[in-house]
Amino acid sequence: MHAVIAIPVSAAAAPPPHLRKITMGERIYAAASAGVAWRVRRGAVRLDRITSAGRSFAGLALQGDVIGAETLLFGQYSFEACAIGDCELEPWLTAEKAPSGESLLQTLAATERRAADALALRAGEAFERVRQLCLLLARARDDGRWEIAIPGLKDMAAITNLTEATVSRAMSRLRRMGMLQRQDRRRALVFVRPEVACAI
Amino acid sequence: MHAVIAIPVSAAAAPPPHLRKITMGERIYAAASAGVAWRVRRGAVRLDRITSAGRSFAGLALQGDVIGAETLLFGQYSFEACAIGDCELEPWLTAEKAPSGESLLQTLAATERRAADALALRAGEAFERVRQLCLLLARARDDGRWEIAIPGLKDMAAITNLTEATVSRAMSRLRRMGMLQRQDRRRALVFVRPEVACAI
DNA sequence: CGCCGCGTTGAGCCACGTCAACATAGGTGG
DNA sequence: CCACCTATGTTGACGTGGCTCAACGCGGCG
Repeated sequence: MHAVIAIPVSAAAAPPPHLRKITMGERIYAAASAGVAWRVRRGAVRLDRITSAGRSFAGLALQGDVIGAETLLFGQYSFEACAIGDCELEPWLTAEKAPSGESLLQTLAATERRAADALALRAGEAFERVRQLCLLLARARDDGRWEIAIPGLKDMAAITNLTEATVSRAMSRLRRMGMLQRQDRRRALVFVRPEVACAI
Repeated sequence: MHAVIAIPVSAAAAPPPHLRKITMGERIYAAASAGVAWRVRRGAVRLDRITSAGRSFAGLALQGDVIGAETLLFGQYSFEACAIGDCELEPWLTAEKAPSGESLLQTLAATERRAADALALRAGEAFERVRQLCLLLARARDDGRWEIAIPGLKDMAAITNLTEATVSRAMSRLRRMGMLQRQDRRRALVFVRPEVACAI
């Protein structure tokens, strides 16, 4: 697992690997660890978000896709990557980390995080999905409270992969529990009580 | 709904808008139409993939996220975008479409497509989800048949948000139906009969 | 050999989908 | 202003698809 021989830091950081072959089931990199970005030449990779609650599926990468691009920005991986099939990986954009692409890199990282959020909204119990969606849509106001503009039930149902009836029931329960306080009916602003909402 | 006054095409196409305010429920752009990329300054946006079977949720964009970046590459939007809340949009990367960012743009577009694929794997009936996952993992071989390296049930269950038992039942059914032919047991190569698989 | 991880299959049950009835708001036309 | 219509949200009753739990077969490994 660990390096057998002690290598000077400069030497260890210098030689970027040029091709990696991974066997099915093997972990490619761990979340929050350092490394380079990779392009998947062959195989399939599963990305997972690691939280205190455990790991949850956060993305899929197939042939041609790039994984770990966020490391070029943050210096560490946001997700964990595991090979779902035998893989060949090649380093991606190691040297020519063009400063003109900074904005694009940020956008790429944000897109992947948002995709992971959306995936998470389709796992777990119905009530929890709707609750998480509300928290995702909430914004802090000037007075310190949070508010959300509730979308239509159709949209919430499509996002969470539930039915409108189930979403409506979950919203009613959130209101009964005091997490949501209706401000005005229909496409209205609704308050989120932080002390309740923050107990994620 | 329609333009009240007829505007010359050159005039209509010339001035890139500098800020767009969208009201909840309004469509921002249609799939396969032309336009610019946008950054969401405020609000929430729902992305949908438009297929012959209808529209299906394909992504979420919140404050700070970029939508429609693929139009810089392909000249048209891949998804449809609708405002889930009142939005403010500003054009993104219209002028300085740096050629050095070409690779990054392609990666960004691919990432969004893959995220939409992953989301689709968590909607619909269990059997169909597993079937679509198999098709996604399948690769064409030299002899014209398709093959897939089946991941573990744990992985397939995590991706589709089903249980191992349900995935196993779906895989058995695929085998009984002749779509999959087991090549060798356990982490094995399995053949996909194209004539069956292509009847998506 | 015993053990463990993985896949498979059955039985029962429950969370959610389905269907329906109704309430309310908004829009439109008179 | 009201009458009417439609879209949307709410809630109840009921059925079911998939989860839970469990047993079992199989292969790999110490």
